[in-house]
Amino acid sequence: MQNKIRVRFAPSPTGYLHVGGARTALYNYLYARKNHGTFVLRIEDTDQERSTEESLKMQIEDLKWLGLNWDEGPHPENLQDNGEYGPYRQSQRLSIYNEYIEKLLESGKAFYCFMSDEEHEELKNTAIQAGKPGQVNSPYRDKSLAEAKKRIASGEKAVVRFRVPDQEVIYSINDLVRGKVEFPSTMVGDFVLVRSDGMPVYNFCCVIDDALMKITHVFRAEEHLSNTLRQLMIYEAFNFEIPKFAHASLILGADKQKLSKRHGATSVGQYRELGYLPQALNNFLALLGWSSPSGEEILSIEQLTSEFSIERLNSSPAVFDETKLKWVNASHLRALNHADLWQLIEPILKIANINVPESEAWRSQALELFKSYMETLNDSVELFKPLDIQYYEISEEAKETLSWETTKVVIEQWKKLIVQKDSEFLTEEQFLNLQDQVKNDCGVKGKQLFMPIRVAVIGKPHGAELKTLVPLLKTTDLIARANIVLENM
RNA sequence: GUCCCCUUCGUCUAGAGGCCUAGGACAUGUCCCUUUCACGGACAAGACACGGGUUCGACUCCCGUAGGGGACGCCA
Repeated sequence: MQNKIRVRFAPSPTGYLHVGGARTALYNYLYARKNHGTFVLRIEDTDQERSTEESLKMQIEDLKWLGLNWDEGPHPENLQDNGEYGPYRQSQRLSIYNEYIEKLLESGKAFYCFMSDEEHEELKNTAIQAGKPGQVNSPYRDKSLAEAKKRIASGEKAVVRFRVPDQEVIYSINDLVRGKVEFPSTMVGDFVLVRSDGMPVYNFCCVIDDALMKITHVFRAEEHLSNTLRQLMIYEAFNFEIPKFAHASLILGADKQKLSKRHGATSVGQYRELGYLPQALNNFLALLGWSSPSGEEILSIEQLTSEFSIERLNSSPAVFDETKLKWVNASHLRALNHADLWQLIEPILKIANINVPESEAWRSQALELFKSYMETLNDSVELFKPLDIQYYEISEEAKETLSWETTKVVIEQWKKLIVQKDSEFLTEEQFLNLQDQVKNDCGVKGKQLFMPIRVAVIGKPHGAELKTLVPLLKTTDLIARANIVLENM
């Protein structure tokens, strides 16, 4: 049997979870599930300055919300390590890294470097001015290890750098998305492995961890493509088996620049707050760089899982189009059953302080009516608001309707006929009859008839069908609303 | 500047040398449904960046050019 497929998502807890990160996590998740592999969550928190516990928690919450459950990594509830290859937080793997650094130092593949930032800068500039690539090799690359250790023992600060090959060597990978990609070793200079404070950097930790955690496939974004060279050098230095790489295209803003905060909402949390469904966000993100063989665009996570394949990953960058996201979201929203949909909407209405009847039948009827108007969960606020009498108001667009000659009689008659009813709610049939009666009594039909009634019901001349809408409102409410309109005429 | 990646309708994409008069989806427009609006349905408009090869034949392969993006950190 082949080695079991193991993939990982390795976010850095330096902020919220980005939609780009979410897509990377999704691809990893889908590939693992599709192939019955293991999905590992690893926390890359070697940048102690910027990493925060709060970001970690936020990102974990976002991943949970998206349903991208991991098999190994920090436990989703208590964040304790869960799995055989821990610790899963790089900040807790220092002793492991030190062991490997020591090997590199001993074998001369890495060295202590005492160069100052200024010296480094100067070497870089002279190289560029000479028309050479701006990569520099350290003047300390051939100094003796014993001597360096002596200097450090006496209190001097040093970084550890990797000693890149003296001659140009071509490193190459067979990227699962891009095919063969070659990197000349001269693309990089002697790069830092360990900071002067003793904490190793991303490129090093990433390789050690992927190797030790037996990662077989690395799905990540294209911005990491050029990091791959440094990583290949480290893999080679330890004779580690190299995983398969799949560099997905970047997600861009409308201006074709890499998606960033100035493009608006870019975090998973923001979309959640905007009223998007996790299944919709997953669906939309999957389609940014991947397509279903069936050509279908609205797909559940189960469909995504069964249809996912690397071959259908696209190598060119994709613009994040919020309009399409809305459509995907609306489609998923409409596919929800009323009980589930209500559960999602209820807290939103509560926060907006909108009160509606408790009855399940009432709710189901209201959702049936409003579902086709909703693109996001938050749209429910504007939809349900008019049903709560305390928010009833006459809109600007109702002005024209109210200016018609016949409007007043229509509304007066409408009110009069409701007053005669003694039931709490009107049935659809009762409403239809009542509307007919208004038509006959006033001799008014068409727009002149139902627009005034609609204004008397929801304050606007446009909106959902009256015969479904009216039975959702108490007759006492209907009368109160009619009174408000009449007072305002 | 150097290196790497990318280039099909406005946007997401299909396309593995003849199935391409380039297909679908979002958005747009028109019409139908509807006593309004939304949903739904129909139709329309809309793209192979450019130039050279290779080939009987190129959206597909190769080379250039242009444009875009990424990397060149003691960030990831």
